[in-house]
Amino acid sequence: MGRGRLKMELIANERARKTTFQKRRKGMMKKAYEFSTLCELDVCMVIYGPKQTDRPPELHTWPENRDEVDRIINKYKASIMRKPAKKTFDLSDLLRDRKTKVHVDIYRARKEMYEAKYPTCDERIESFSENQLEALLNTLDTKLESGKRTLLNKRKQSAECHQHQIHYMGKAAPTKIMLMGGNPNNNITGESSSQKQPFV
Amino acid sequence: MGRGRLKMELIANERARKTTFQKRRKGMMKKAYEFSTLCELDVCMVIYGPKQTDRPPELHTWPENRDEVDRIINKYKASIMRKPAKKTFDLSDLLRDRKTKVHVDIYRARKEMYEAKYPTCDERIESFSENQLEALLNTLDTKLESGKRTLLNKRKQSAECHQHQIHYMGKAAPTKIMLMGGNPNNNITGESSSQKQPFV
DNA sequence: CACTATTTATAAGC
DNA sequence: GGCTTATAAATAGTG
Repeated sequence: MGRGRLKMELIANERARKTTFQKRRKGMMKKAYEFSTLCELDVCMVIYGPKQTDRPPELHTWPENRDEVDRIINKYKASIMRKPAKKTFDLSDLLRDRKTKVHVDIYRARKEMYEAKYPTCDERIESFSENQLEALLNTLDTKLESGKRTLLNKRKQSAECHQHQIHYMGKAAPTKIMLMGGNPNNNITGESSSQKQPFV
Repeated sequence: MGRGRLKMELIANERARKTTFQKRRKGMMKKAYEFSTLCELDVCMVIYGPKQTDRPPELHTWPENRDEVDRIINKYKASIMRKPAKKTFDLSDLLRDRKTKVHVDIYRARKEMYEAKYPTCDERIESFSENQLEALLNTLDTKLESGKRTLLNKRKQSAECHQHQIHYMGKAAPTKIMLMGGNPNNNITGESSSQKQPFV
């Protein structure tokens, strides 16, 4: 758009690039707003601005409300957990029926999983300091991602081996997390227990 | 755009709405592509199609590659951990200097945190079944989200109380996760140990 | 679904 | 950096 056609490649001139970034970012935001409004959709967008030498690239989101972004991202994560990654290899049509059955099994297992109540974390976590919490959460985040990757790999492997039978347990065994190490008494405000929030 | 101006509200006519959805979705995707290409950006977009009576709304993403989407989402999560939510209340200007100092402290703590090496999970997790893994991951996901909320609340509280001093430990205490309960021998393929992947 | 009439977005220019 | 303008794109309504 505009006075000239633009080659679809990185804009060399840094100044022009930054200008285009600003203009198009505004455009994207507006489009996202209109889109989600007109069609009543859950839409979210995460944009990292051009790389800067000194600072990390600026973060922009739509909606601006990060809680809303988080909500949609969680929904997304739940969705992909539901569907394994697209398989690039072809499964024999002969296996289709069986495959379908497996998907039903997975659905059931999933349902039970969601219905299951998981035990609450030790309340001592309430008294953790900010930095301890942050460290813990980052650890969990990392482990979580790796775990998901492992899970997808397992699925892929089992599919590749044409072993489409899944023995899922009637009830998912409750998982318990224990937090070890770290001094739970290193509290910032010294009053976190006054405004307890359930950790789970 | 188009022959008439469109009121910025949910399009009542369902057929028209679906048409608009298709058209604009295409447009959004193109814009996202152009945007990220021209400015060399990390951009990702998650779109849930119009609510359907029978099925869950269809998921669309940009980029289509879900791994890429996940990468950007992880980057986003890391970013918001770095910045507490915007405070809607005003902090006294008199506190500005102190506030700055606190931010520096937080930055340092963060750095240490990232540099710290966390212990690896028990390898037995490798032998978990798909459903066990999935249950575990969902548990972690839930706890993680709640934990983040707790963390943000703590920050907000400490800011509200104008208690801007943070005693962060020289070294973040390493966090260890123990998995309890569940039978780790319920393995699908019975050969997961042959293709080990580090869980962390 | 293809086709415009129009509205928008935006590349350059200032 | 922001304002203007010419032009390319997107798309609402139509057949």
